[in-house]
Amino acid sequence: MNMRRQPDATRQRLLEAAFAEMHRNGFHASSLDQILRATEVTKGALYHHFRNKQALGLAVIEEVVRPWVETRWRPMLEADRPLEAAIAYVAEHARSVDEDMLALGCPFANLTQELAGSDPVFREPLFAIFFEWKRGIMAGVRKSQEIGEGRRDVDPEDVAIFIICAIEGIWAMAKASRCREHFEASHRGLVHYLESMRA
Amino acid sequence: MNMRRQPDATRQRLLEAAFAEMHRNGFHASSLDQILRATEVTKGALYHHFRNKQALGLAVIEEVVRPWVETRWRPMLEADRPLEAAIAYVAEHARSVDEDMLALGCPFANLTQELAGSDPVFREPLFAIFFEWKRGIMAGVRKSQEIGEGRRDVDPEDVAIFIICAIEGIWAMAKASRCREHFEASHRGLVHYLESMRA
DNA sequence: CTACGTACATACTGGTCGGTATGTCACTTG
DNA sequence: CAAGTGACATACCGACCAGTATGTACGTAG
Repeated sequence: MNMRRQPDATRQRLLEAAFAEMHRNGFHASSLDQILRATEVTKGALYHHFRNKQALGLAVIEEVVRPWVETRWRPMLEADRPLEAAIAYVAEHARSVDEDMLALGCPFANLTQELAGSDPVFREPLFAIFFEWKRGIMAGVRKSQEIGEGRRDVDPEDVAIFIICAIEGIWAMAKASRCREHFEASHRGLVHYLESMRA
Repeated sequence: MNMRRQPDATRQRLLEAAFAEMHRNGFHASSLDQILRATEVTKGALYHHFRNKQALGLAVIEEVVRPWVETRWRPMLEADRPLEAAIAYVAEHARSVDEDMLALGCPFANLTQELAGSDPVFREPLFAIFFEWKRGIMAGVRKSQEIGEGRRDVDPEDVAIFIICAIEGIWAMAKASRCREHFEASHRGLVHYLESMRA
């Protein structure tokens, strides 16, 4: 019955289970007891690795959500033609998201919605994720403008912010409609917008 | 100390206080006791008017959130030139929202995010609000196409869904950045998109 | 004037949750 | 090999919360 002592592995298991719980139920509705049941870790172990529930939540945001978001936009930034890459990615994305994900929504959007509005402690790291994302897209927009792919009469920051809002809004509305056709329709709308960014 | 017996007024006060609480904290984090404290109504009265917390939440959605959403898009549908009206409205909207609202976010988006994903009982009325809204915008798009104001090579449904997603995403991201400049930038992005819909 | 249903008011319950106090055992270090 | 510390394990606590049981007073129909 006694797990070998593997502090890093234990911590990682807690992080992943907490992420799954928070993705499904949000932060406040996530129960530490449920996370402990899922991981077969005890409360003593949890409170050894994390000061309290908030610290666990922050660690999930920093160490799980942040990389998760970054892996989504990083490839586009590194593409030769960022705009075309983005258009292709969005078109593909509508189809590649599975039913579970469609029901659960974007982890970043969920946590932002729940926590960023009221709790400054959570807002800071969530804003950091947003800010990095924005910076990434802005760099992509500028690059596409420089290579003559994208039109030059738009402000890269406005475009970047709007794209992020659109993506997060698409995720959010998918929860209400829970309907693939709506999800794909909203992606077509975004593709349409991106195409209007061509030079 | 004894309030006159005004069942309709009592019910209405509960609805409004519950809406405020749910707007601030979400549904699950809203405490009935807190709502009772705010309204100076007792628990017996609350449970006289509403079967349980869920019924109160549903009533708030049906009787407060739904009209709130509808009053936002209805005027544009009835305008002579819906597209121009929408552009003007969005441009104005970025400035007219006050700090509190910016921090709290859109009530409809908040509740959708929290409840629609997991609870079918809540998803249905929330989806209904989304669906009516979509229908309204679609009618506006069609009208603008018919009068030669809007371009005809776009699917009204795709456009309507995308606009809603963009608006809800703008609200959601405002929580993370809590910064007027970002909020206005995202509105500029939406205006830009709407302008690309001109014939 | 009475009877009864609506509209409340008060006190309480069972359950869950985050957090803590305390104990134990493995493993390193001197 | 003894002492100390990191890594857990168990039992428990107080707070809070949705919901209920029970009681009461107003208002109106008959």
